[in-house]
Amino acid sequence: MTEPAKRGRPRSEQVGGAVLTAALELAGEVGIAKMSMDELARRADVSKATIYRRWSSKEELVLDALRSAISPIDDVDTGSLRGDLDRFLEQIVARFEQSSMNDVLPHLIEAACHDRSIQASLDDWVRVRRLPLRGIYERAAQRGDIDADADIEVLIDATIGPFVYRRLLTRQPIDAGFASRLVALVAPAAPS
Amino acid sequence: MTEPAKRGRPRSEQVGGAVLTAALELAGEVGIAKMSMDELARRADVSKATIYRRWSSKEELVLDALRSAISPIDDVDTGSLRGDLDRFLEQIVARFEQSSMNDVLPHLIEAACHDRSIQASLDDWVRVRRLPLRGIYERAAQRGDIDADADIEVLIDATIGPFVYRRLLTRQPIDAGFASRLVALVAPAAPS
Amino acid sequence: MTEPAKRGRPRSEQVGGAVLTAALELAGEVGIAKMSMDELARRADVSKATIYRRWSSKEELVLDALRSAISPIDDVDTGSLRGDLDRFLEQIVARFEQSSMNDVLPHLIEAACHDRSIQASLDDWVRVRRLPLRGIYERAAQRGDIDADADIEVLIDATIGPFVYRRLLTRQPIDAGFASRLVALVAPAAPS
Amino acid sequence: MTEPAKRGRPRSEQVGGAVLTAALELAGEVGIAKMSMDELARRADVSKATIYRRWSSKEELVLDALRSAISPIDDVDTGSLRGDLDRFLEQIVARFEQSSMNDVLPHLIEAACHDRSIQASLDDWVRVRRLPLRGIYERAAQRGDIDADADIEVLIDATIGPFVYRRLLTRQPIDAGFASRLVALVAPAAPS
DNA sequence: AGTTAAGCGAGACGGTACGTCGTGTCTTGTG
DNA sequence: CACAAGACACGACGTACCGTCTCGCTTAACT
Repeated sequence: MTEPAKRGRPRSEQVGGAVLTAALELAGEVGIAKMSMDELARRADVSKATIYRRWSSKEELVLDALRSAISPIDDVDTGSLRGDLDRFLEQIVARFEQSSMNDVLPHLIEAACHDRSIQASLDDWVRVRRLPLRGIYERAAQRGDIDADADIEVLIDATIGPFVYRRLLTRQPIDAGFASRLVALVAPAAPS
Repeated sequence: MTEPAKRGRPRSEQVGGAVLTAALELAGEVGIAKMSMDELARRADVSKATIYRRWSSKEELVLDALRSAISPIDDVDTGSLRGDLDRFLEQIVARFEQSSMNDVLPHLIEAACHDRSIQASLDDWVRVRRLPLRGIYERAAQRGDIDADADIEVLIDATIGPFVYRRLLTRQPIDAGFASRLVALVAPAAPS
Repeated sequence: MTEPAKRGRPRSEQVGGAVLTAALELAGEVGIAKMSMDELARRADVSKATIYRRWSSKEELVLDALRSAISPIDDVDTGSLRGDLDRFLEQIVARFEQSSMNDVLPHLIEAACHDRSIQASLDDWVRVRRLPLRGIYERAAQRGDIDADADIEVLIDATIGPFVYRRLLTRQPIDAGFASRLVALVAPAAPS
Repeated sequence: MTEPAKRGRPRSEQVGGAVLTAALELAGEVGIAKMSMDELARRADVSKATIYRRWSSKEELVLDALRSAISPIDDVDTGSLRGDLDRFLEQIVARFEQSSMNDVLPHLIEAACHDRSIQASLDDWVRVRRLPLRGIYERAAQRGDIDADADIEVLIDATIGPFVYRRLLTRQPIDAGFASRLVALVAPAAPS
């Protein structure tokens, strides 16, 4: 057994969830910056000491709340670049439409500027979204749907970038219509 | 006379600039939220009272600092979409390379989530970058360089989005090479 | 059987002593107020729960620790006031020289100000020292070594008080020399 | 001028007094150990930061409150040991009867065990009481009221010790009667 | 030239939240 | 059952920051 032989009272299973839930709720109401740990503890019906026993700082906590909202994106080969992209972006749109994650992404980005571990977590989030897309474009290159010597990294940037841009800066709607118009740009060669 | 007959010692001209500069520098280093007014006063070699005499709150100050850092992008008709885009992106790259505003961007986005006036300032920043680009694509549409019924807003998103994405999330380099590869995607029909 | 039919694991006999010893040691080092129950448990190599199973509070425990440190003073009639006092003060000096109780005395006094049961324990300590001395002076009065109508309580105060004073406030040495010089004052009538 | 050229807003004169007063009041009610700095700040209508700006710790504060309560004891030569002692002890009794200082003496003693600066302050308190007494006994030795080679330090201990003992340990009344009975012991040779 | 109103640096102040620590209770697994 | 380990609720600690305030000094414009 590699188990470290659990001793002492085990950590309550309810605490984790209660705190993360309350954190998302409270952060949504007053903003992450103005979220008070005392108020958070009160809402989650938990003591501050218990919170700090599990998370070393407010940022760590928020980070964890966010991590819990990251769901992977699956990559299925539909046989065509167009189909693959449609499928992928459909999922991206769904992720952006559910608000839980997105309100905190800005904060996560901000925190990552000065905290290596948060930066690592953010990199995870980025990778989860880039990876399947790389697969899609590699298959497309093999098929001949796109130039064999196209810069796939730039293609990926051009595909995801506009979503991030809309979410963070223009706050324009991110929906199926936007996705399809974007696909028309990136994969213009509609099969006849 | 609209002047209210100024009396007493006039406000120092250096104070305003020193504070705004220090604010940008400090906000870039530690973030808007963690920027302390005491530290700011120390850096700008100014007293806190003097700061609050001019700006009613930290938010107001940050807002003003940001406004001062936004430099306009000029739009000159080069006669071709390709040329216009090259020219425009060259300036965008330059803006991203010079750190003043960009270091604060992550913090600005976060702050905008919960502060309307900062959001307005952020919108300004966005508008300054979108406006000339809209002109470029409208001219291109008139010329016939792009489809007349193309969705220009989406084109703009697809042009600027990748830069923002690289800056905030992937931290990959933003340079002339990236810009040119991106142009190849958005304006693929290079006129022979 | 008056025993309530003990079931389960019997209480370890070592625990009680270990805790009381550690309590005296720790209280002597950092004071009763700053003595932490966690640290105490660590020193005594005992769990906090075990401590609280036996003592209802920190105060109760300290109280008990103190009680265990009070050793009685025996009173033997040597036939003369001078002899009795010499004998008595010899023991007092010995008690003050051994550190166990004395390091805690300052803390005990402080705690007694606001805790009735600690006050009671302190009264015990005081009584143990006063009682034999009262016997000594009563015998001396019967013998005629001192005035028959002398105020014995004040005599006792005058005998013990200086020791306490040196211990707590002046930190001057408490030894046989001090004791003998004191006796010369209180029982000046050296038998010819 | 050796003055350090006062700059900035001067410290409020009311704060010091308000805090010290509230501290003595609160300490008297719940005890020094259980005196909460938050509550103290509330009572004195002062912010916690202001308190900690002036006193580095709770002990320093209490110490200062005590120091403010130490009033010197004047030593006037009445011409006889008996008269000098009566006069001196009258003042001692008065000091012990006014509660301000005495409720805190126990805590002061306790704190002095682990804090050099508090110990120094306690030494001051002790010196203020010993010094005039030493003068009294030296004059008495010169007059011949007491043995020329008597140990004056021990005499002082025997004079003050009983007061301290009563105050801290027996809690018996400290009044003129006690003082006079004590004088009868220490200065028994009443001049006819 | 003297007065006056405002700007300014310094720093004290009332609040509010922080992250830590200590007490006494509790909940596990092991003897 | 007792016990070790340690999580937990509660509450105080001492610190940091914000926005306000009060000083003494400086700087022009107005008398």
